[in-house]
Amino acid sequence: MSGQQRQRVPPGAETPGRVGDVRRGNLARVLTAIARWTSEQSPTRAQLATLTGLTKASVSSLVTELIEQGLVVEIGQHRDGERGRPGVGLGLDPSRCVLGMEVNVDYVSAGLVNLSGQPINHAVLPRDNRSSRPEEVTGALGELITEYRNFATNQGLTILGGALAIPGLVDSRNSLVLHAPNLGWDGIRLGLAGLLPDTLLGVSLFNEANASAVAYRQSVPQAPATFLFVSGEVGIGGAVVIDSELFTGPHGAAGEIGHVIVQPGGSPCSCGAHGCLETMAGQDAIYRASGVLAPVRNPGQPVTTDPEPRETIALLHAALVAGEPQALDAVDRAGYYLGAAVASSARLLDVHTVVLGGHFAALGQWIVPALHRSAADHGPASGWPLRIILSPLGATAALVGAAQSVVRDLLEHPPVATQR
Amino acid sequence: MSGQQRQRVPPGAETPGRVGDVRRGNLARVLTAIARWTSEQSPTRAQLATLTGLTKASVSSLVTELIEQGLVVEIGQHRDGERGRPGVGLGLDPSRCVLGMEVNVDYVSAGLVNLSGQPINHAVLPRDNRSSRPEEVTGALGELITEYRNFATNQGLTILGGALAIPGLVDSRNSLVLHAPNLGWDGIRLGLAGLLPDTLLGVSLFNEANASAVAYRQSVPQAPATFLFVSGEVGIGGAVVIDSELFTGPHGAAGEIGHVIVQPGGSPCSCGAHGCLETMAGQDAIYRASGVLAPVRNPGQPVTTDPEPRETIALLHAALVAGEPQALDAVDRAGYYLGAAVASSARLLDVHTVVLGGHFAALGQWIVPALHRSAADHGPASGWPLRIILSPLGATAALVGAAQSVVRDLLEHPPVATQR
DNA sequence: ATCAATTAGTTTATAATCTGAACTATATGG
DNA sequence: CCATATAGTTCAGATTATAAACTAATTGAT
Repeated sequence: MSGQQRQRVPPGAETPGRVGDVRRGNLARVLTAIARWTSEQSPTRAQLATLTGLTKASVSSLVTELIEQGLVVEIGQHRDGERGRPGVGLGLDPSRCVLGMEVNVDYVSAGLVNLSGQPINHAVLPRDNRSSRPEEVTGALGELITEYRNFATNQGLTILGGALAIPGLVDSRNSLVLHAPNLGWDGIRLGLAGLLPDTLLGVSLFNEANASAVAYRQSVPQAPATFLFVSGEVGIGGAVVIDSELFTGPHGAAGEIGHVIVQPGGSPCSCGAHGCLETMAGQDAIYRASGVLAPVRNPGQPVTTDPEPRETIALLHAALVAGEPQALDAVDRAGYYLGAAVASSARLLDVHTVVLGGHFAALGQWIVPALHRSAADHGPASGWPLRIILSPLGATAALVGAAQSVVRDLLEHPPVATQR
Repeated sequence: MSGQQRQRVPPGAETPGRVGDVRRGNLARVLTAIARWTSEQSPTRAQLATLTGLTKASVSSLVTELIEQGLVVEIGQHRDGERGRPGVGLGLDPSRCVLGMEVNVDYVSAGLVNLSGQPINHAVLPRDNRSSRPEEVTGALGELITEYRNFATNQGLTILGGALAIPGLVDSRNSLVLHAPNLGWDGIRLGLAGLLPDTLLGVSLFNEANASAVAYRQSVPQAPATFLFVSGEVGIGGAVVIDSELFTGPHGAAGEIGHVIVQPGGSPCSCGAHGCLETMAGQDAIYRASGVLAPVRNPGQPVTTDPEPRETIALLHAALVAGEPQALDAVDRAGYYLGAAVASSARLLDVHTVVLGGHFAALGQWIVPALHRSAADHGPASGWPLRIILSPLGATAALVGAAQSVVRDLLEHPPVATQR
């Protein structure tokens, strides 16, 4: 037998470059060019040709395929008052969307995001997930999903896939929650496949801080391309965006700024280390230092009942507005340590901008002065313009960002039709 | 006029995917497959076909081109005692090489590295570069280069390009030294192009810690693919390697672990910040704490003459061997703070292995216990197997690594012959 | 109204490059 | 000396981008 099939690929081998890969790459180029188009008028084939460097002929062929796949639609004629034949505007199909979801400590949320990354709608469902088993939570999600599927059907929308953000370490590939201390989930495989059956993309899992960072980058027009995102939730989450790309590290756990050491040999953190940022600037630390919660309980001490999470935030906020010195001091102190961790991280990662999200964004006006003071103390004397920005996005950031991640992945890796 | 040239590409546009790109990619695939081949026997075309997933026909064609380019050579026949026609072994052309160089505080060094990444020879020339102007140093380099060019001519070697490592921040693209405090160079364009005229690749510039990390990864067989490299030179340099790839950050300055804050509001660092790792574990800090150098001079105090750098190291080493408590304490303390910074960085970057180079490697047996203690104090309680390794490479690491970087870039982006 | 000028988009021949099958080359072992 | 086996080459076929020619649609001047 002298037949020569494609070789059986041994483990660790690479995928070869075939001629067809060029098309896949160019499909993605055209698609992302359409997605990133900023001007008012939607782009024409000719404009895409100049932008991508491909010829008009190639763009025509590629666009035809994208239209057949239902990713792109023609949007009427172009008229700029110029001479010549008017072009046909092209845009991402507005009827395709992705369902974003978030499970956090005290709520579950969901919403639809279209291929342009814009949220269509969303809802937040208060729910205490701290003591819930995963199946209960996915059950609650299931109800939300049914609502959104009905909405989609009514509006003529097609849901291509889903995305779930959770506050913890995840293994996206395998829908595995590695470690979510605030939900009490550890090494849990979520049954996500069943949540959105019969969709092209299935359901992907994301870390909450990463998803929020993506949402910031995609939703805020003046967002920088490179920044460190710090999210104050129950813990302190973080994410690193470099050139609009998430840096998730070799195992997907990069950006965990909450466990940067700000006091070697300091107080014990819930993670087991000592002197982590979280012990100085975490929600609990701020609450207790500000007198909103009782100080740390010792084993022997009688247990006092703490207020509900939502109320606690309101209490702290009220104290700050009232100018109570203990609260102001607590936040100032947290900001100073946060600044040290941020300075360390920013220099280590070579990043010049920090975006504060979650509760840190809410504490903005009180925490930012300390942050700036700290950044000045802990940054190089010259040539270090550390910018500190507050994220304007609220609690829906994570679900929107998770969905946007899925959309972006689809646009960068469009399904290839011509494949036997 | 209806002619249709390739469109003029507007700024910010992408390069399109042409059919020819596939070949470029596959040339690189075959080349790196040859380079990474580990077994005794050199690979044959057939083996490369199975490994890369390409067909024998494609591999034949690609190998022919690589041989024409002088990157690959045939190395006699294969005989494994098996049946069938014996294959022809393929290897990287052993007569091609790259000249690696390093300028450090108290020496200049150079050496040749072949396409397999193996050093052919090297030499270190003691020289105090602290007070030298760049032209003087490049002059001294020029003399070394002449020697190596003669050597290459005599041995029938072709020098394809050069690589220079320096202890400081560089802009590789533009041969620009942004900030090298220990050499006193700031914003200096080195005239590197003239150093190796008429070479295919010219001369590239690298950061010393990055280059040393590359050398570790390429030269030590059991080296992990992902690690944080910490280099104790006059300052504390660092580098991040993820999946065998340098992570240099958006501006090329990532990995600067020397300026991670280990004591918020601590003593001032030469960089202008307060509480940097360098102030606690830098060479100077260790020397002064161990009593080998006089304590920090205050402005009014009379200046005492400190010994030469080389002697100081010897003094410290002697004190440690003699078991002098002050020296042991100083190193232990430095190790503890180093451990805190390393723990922070490792968690932020999601890295599980740390490699110590430069003086830290030399202090190994005295500093590692404190490092382990500190890592235990500052890492999560479970599931965090931080490995600490000492680099066995000496002062030639940086020049070798710089050259290896250039070689690797050549192998991953081989020049395409069929281009009009 | 008509036509030149201009721009958008399509058609078609050509070139690059990988694949797959057939073929040649060279070894081992009975 | 021949069956078997493996290495490597040759060549037709499939994809896909390019370049040039062509068709389509619009503006503005005559």
